[in-house]
Amino acid sequence: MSTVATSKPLKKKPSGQTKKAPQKRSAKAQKYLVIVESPAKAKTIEKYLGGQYTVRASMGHIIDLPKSRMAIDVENNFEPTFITVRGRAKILNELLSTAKKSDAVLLASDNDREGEAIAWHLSRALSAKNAALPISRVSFNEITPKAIKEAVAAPTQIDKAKVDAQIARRVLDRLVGYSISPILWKKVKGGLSAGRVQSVALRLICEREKEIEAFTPEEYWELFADFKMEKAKAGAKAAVFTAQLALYNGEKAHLTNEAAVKEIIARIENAEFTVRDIRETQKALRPRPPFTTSQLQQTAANRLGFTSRKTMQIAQHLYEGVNVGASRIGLITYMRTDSVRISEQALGEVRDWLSKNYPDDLPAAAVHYSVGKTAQDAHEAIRPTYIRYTPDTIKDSLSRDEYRLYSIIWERFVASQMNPAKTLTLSADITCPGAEGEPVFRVSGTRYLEKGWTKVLKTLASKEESGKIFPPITQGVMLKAQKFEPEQHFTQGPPRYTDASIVKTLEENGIGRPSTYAPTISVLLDRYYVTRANKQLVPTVLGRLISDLLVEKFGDIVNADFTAGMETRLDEVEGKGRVWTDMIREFWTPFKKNVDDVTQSMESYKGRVDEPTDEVCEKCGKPMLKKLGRYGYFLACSGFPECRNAKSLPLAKCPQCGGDIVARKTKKRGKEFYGCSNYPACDFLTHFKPLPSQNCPKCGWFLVEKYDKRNGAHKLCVNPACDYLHDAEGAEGTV
DNA sequence: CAGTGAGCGAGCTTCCGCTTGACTT
Repeated sequence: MSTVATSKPLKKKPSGQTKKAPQKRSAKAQKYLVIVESPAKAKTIEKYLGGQYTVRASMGHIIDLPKSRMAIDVENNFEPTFITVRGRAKILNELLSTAKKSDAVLLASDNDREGEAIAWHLSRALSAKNAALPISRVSFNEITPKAIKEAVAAPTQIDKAKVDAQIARRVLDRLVGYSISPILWKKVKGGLSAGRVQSVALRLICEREKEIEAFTPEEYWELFADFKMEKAKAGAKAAVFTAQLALYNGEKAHLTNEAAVKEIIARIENAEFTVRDIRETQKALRPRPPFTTSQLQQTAANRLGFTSRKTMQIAQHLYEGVNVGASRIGLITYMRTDSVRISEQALGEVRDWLSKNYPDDLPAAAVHYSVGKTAQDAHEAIRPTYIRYTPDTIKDSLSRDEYRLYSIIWERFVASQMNPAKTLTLSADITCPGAEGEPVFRVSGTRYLEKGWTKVLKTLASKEESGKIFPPITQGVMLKAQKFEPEQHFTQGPPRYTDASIVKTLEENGIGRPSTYAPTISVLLDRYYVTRANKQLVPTVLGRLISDLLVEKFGDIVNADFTAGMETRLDEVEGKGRVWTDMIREFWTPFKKNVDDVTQSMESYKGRVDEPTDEVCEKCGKPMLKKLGRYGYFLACSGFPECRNAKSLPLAKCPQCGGDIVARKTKKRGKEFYGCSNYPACDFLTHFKPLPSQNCPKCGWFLVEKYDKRNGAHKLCVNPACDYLHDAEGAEGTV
């Protein structure tokens, strides 16, 4: 494998001119090298442009700041040192040698800030080798033959102001990250990190945890009543339905204890009820816009239980191409985008498809969704590339997860171009005229008048949308309460963040980009700042320490407003002639002083994240500490370094030999499992995570936590031969 | 789907944002 995009032998050589030397300009067609970012894109564009054009991919940034040092000369007007990124020299050299064989180069990296910088770096590298080579910039926001041909016909120059804005962004992030992280190494622990994006994400998660801890649940009750119509119409079945107490004493019912509920029941137990008024409301439900990256990750997390990382991996696969029958087809457009824009060509195709399949639900004109104000809009929304590949027609070519992800992308896009749905909601008040406090019960039902866009939903169809049925009652009908059903509840604290909600919050605050949402979550997990439990992001002791510390010392940076301020200044650099180094200096001067002050004055937190345990060292009798090492948490003797005893955290007792059950990772995929510490003498093993000190009342083996979509998190006996909580009962044993 | 298995600590790390493969057991 030596070339970037020509490794497939299938590709046909365009006939004629490719081998000829570029000497004779006049008669011969010019040969162009077009450079884009993604290899999949390169393939498509080469197909659209034909033989004069060779299209290659840069695979993102190939020139950047070195990883190993700051590389910004703060004394010398913040001069950055750019190098060829480690491992990317091969790509650059191939681009250089292809350029040599071309008459001109068209830089077609993405039409956004980062893309402009990629073009600029490439242009400098290419000119350094061949100053005479004509280089220009082309940009397009959608990969359609028309858009590509138009772009290539109208080349422009690199926008240096835009490049400056990117350099400012890059330098700022480097200064922040590489100044604060070393403070953490010095004062807390090696290998830690801080940054403009990750530290805000961590702060959000930690502050939410504090809210949860500060929350005191309050008791409240709901009262339901089963009503029966006293006189059903002749022949009709007497309908029984349930309504909920809505008003009491003329106000929204607010019952805080059982006594209050019983009091009401006593007053109305044998009373006559009547249907007072029935209200009708019609609502139009608009379809949602097609997916952006953030929306895709949120929906895939909520509907399919995917992590952001998993969503992106699968989406990448769908984008790069899947074997459908004999050919390889890129099934979706590019998956990293902040825009809901759709190419006219795709709108035409989907409207054509709808006119054949759902002619009644096709609006008179295509629907255009408004693109977010902060969106850089370099790519279209995420949509299927070919509407005719409905999820069902290609199901056999996809894995289960690919099929499900493709389904939600296809459904969301097609629905977005259909008519609104219309619903009718009926709501009735049921009163008890004589009773003290005049309790009012309410029942409602919703049904579709027109199903509109909901017709194409299968994977995305929601239960609520199927509607609740309104009972066959009319105004003035007399009712009898058959049964009262009070329900006790407690108010819930705010929920922990999940992949879906943290990505949503980051995006709403303009923090991070489509390409970084998933990696940001991963970095918090990698640093052991956060763990994932039942899809929730839970901060660790270490994470909370770091967050508190950063908020205290660098509160003006670990803050959503910091990024917002940065963006306005970058806009000034890009559009109002502001000099990027001035912007950076304004930030750096006070920041650097603070960094020095904190480095000077801050106390050390070393060892403070080691948690005491009840375990006793079997070698020297001292207590053991829970420490964080390179491979995660472990137990170490508090007598270190005199006593060097260390072992894995015991999670349970081995039911086979009485040894410790410890977490292990598979060599191949790093997947966690739980085995006996006496391996290989004892080969006990399970995939389910042991619950802390909980044993099965039936067989004495330990209990584990299992997560599945239907039941959520629930406990289970680890013994496969034991039936404790293995059936339906288990679903109720919420962990 | 099947089958899964080490050593760790005071070790030199880290940022954000573009983009895809991957030294070998």
